[in-house]
Amino acid sequence: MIDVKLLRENPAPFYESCRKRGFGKEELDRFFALDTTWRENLKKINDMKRKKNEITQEIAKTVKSGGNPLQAKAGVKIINEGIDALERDQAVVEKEREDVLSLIPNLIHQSVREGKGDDENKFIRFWGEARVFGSDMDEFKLRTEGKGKATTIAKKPMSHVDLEEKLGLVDLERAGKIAGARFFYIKGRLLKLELALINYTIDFLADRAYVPVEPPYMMKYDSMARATDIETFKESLYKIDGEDLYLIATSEHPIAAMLSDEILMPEDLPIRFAGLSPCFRREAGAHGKDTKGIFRVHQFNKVEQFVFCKPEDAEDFLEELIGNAEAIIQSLNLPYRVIDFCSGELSRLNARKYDLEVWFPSQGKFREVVSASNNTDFQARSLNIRYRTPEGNRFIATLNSTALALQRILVAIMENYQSEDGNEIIVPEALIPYTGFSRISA
RNA sequence: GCUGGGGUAGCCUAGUCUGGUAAGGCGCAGGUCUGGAAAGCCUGUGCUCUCGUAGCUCGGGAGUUCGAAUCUCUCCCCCAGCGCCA
Repeated sequence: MIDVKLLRENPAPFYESCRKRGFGKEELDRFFALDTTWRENLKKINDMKRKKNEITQEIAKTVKSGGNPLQAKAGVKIINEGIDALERDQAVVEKEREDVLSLIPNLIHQSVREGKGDDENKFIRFWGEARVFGSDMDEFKLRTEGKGKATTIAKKPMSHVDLEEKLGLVDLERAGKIAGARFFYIKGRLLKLELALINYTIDFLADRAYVPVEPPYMMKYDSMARATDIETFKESLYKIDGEDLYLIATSEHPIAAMLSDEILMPEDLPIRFAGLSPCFRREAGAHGKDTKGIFRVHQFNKVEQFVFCKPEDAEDFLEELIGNAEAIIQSLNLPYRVIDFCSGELSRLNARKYDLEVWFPSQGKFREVVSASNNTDFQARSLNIRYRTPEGNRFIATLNSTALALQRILVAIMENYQSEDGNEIIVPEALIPYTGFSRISA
């Protein structure tokens, strides 16, 4: 939620921010109209309540001194009727006002480039050495602005779908039989590799003061709505039948909501978490995209970084988060690029967002494996998470970033680490202490 | 799931039976004092706004009443015991 007081005092930046996002100014105009009505009604209601409180006090005195306040009681009843009527109006106005308010996106960070589509995202840097098939070289150069390092390969590696089938590591067909499309069984050493990745990443973050946490996998509507963007929420979540519970789409949400309605001590900040959980997503808008394999699925595991900090430290922590994610991907020796999202591509909560995209040689593309967001105090305001300062309680800032999206990284490893003949997968060196083996073959 | 006990401000606690508009302590901030500090003393310390002799606030919501922390209903959560259980 945005800061209503700030919006009233200084609307220009909000109009500017909405314009850059491609978000209509009508919503802002509508908010101001509703807000004015709402405040006028509030004043009327408060005035009537004050009158009522005064009379009620007098009744108390009259009763104490043995009198009979019949007339005063009748007066209060009339005022109550007036209050009821106004409050009924106000409830309608208030609901509409809040609905509009919830649609207004966060103020974007001033460094964010103005743009519409993903072509306008800002390329930041490339790391590693990619294996690029000849005809994919143009795409590679375009996406790295000529700064990417690559070796040309004569033959594309097998797609992860073919490879995992050949090596018996994933059973998609039977998962389809019992659960439908976009589900999987992961088997054998591929599961061991996943567990190794989890342990490796949790250790990595724990060493950097991130507290490992496994959150609830389900949340109540209210907490979910406060932790996320209500619009995305409807499309992407699974609901438990007959219960007020939704399966989480990322551990970001239960971790963010963990401190809701709390007031933190400044000396406790920053608070860092490394969350581990499965993520459940309906992928409703993704028909036809990545239909095979385990790249885009309804259920996947993820290690997530989450930070609660003072608003003035938020940008530094965004760098810390993307830095951690890069260090992890670098230690796996996967070539990647980092992009800084343009204004039109940010979610409603984001002030700023980086993505980290790994090169997938069989797809001939960079694909997202990490998303690091600075939500400033927007998410914390909806969740009512504050910290104490001598000048009063202030909303904190929240940031989140993927540390490791397990299924996608398994795909990235399968594509970047398969032997030339496609008969085995080499285990990245950093993981061998965790797997206890160095190769996966049929 | 059952029975009982609970949920009051950043924290701790009184008030609930018997309805009259949240008392006190700790912590924190400011003041006083001091060479400086501690202690003591004074003031402030839930939220909102149009800053008032204002409105709201006792886990959430609804109800009864002129008036609800207090009575009624309902939901959520915590603790203890019992039951069930990987």
